[in-house]
Amino acid sequence: MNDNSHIIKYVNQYIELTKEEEDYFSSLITNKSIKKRQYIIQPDFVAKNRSFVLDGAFRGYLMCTEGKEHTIAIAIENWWITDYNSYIFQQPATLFIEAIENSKIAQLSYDNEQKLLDKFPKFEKLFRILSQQSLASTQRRIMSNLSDSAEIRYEKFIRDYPKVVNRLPQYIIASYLGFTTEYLSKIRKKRVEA
Amino acid sequence: MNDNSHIIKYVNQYIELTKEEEDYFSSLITNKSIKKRQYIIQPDFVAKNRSFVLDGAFRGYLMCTEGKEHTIAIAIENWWITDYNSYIFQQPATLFIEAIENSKIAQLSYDNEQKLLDKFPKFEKLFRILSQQSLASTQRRIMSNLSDSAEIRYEKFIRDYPKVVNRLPQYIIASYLGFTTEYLSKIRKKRVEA
DNA sequence: AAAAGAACTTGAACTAGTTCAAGATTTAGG
DNA sequence: CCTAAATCTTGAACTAGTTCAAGTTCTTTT
Repeated sequence: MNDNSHIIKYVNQYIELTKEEEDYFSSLITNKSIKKRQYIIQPDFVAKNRSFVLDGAFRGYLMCTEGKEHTIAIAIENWWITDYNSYIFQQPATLFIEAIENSKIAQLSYDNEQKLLDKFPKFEKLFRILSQQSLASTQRRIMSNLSDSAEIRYEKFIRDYPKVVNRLPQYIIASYLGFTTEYLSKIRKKRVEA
Repeated sequence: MNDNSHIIKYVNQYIELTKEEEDYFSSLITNKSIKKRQYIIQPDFVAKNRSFVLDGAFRGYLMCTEGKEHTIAIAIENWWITDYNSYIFQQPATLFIEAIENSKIAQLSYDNEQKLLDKFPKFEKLFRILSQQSLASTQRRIMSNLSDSAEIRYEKFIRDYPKVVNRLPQYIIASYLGFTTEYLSKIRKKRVEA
């Protein structure tokens, strides 16, 4: 049965909801189970949803012309994930968004989000805060990419996301940090030796 | 006299304001003239304001330990600029934000923003939309940084910001794109020859 | 219009990180 | 428990982009 108490509790950290608001929000949410390696968003299709991870892990990646994968976003429990360029402007996606583990998500569709915002403008605040926080962390990521060496970016990643490091295969971490899996292998070897 | 019609018109593109809302918003905005090379935000001080560029150009940059500058953000007319990590969480800044030209800005302080949002929650929507759009473009920037060569990043920059290219000194463009001014010089030479 | 300061260019030597290829290890599924 | 698939490792050759240093050009100020 779909009891949305987990995501409702999460939302209540940002805005206090009345019972009516909770119920309406709940009615707009769709719960899904996603198997490992399954995609929830693919290039050329419009990202219809933003997804809140209840359990499991996802990544968003770009497949470049030479066939290399570049991980743009990762998400574990209590993170949202989507192709924002696609979702916000309702244009075709460029990212693949793939489950890295068997996962459970709560999805909010673009149309339902509009309904929600129209009916209860209080939710504007939720999405304002969420996107401001994402913006701040994305800006920190750009800073690190521009000014830190591969080794330091990896150190910071371990420090900032200790829970994520051991759950993700290393080729995903490497492609998130902007270098190759071979190079990360060398960095790790060096760390162990030191 | 401070006539805020320009920024008010800008805001009205996103949310329709009543006269009362316009006046209140207007009362919370401070207009300033900033000379070229003057700073509006410096590391270790909390970013008290977000600034809307009425006229001129700014950049936000990081000074790394080896003394190199990394441009994180640029802004011309009708763009907002601040150190978001500092502003949103009201913690010490890490960026310098510097006027690249003699400029005019309209500033909204963090405290005034809270007042504004409390009194007229309609403004939640404005800041939600603005930060979502910034988030989308920041995500595009990360994609390009991870998957494109220096040359292609420069081509895309020219294509996406044609008005900016000729206004900024090339060392700023290079540091925004993540390479050296010497290398950009070589890229430009190659383009002219081709 | 001279002088000083910013910004840009050029080339040669260098290095952080890539590429490729082959083997070793771990994980998942039936 | 066995097999196939996925992931990780290692080393040698390579390259995109850096560094440094010196000279040139453009801008600003007086």
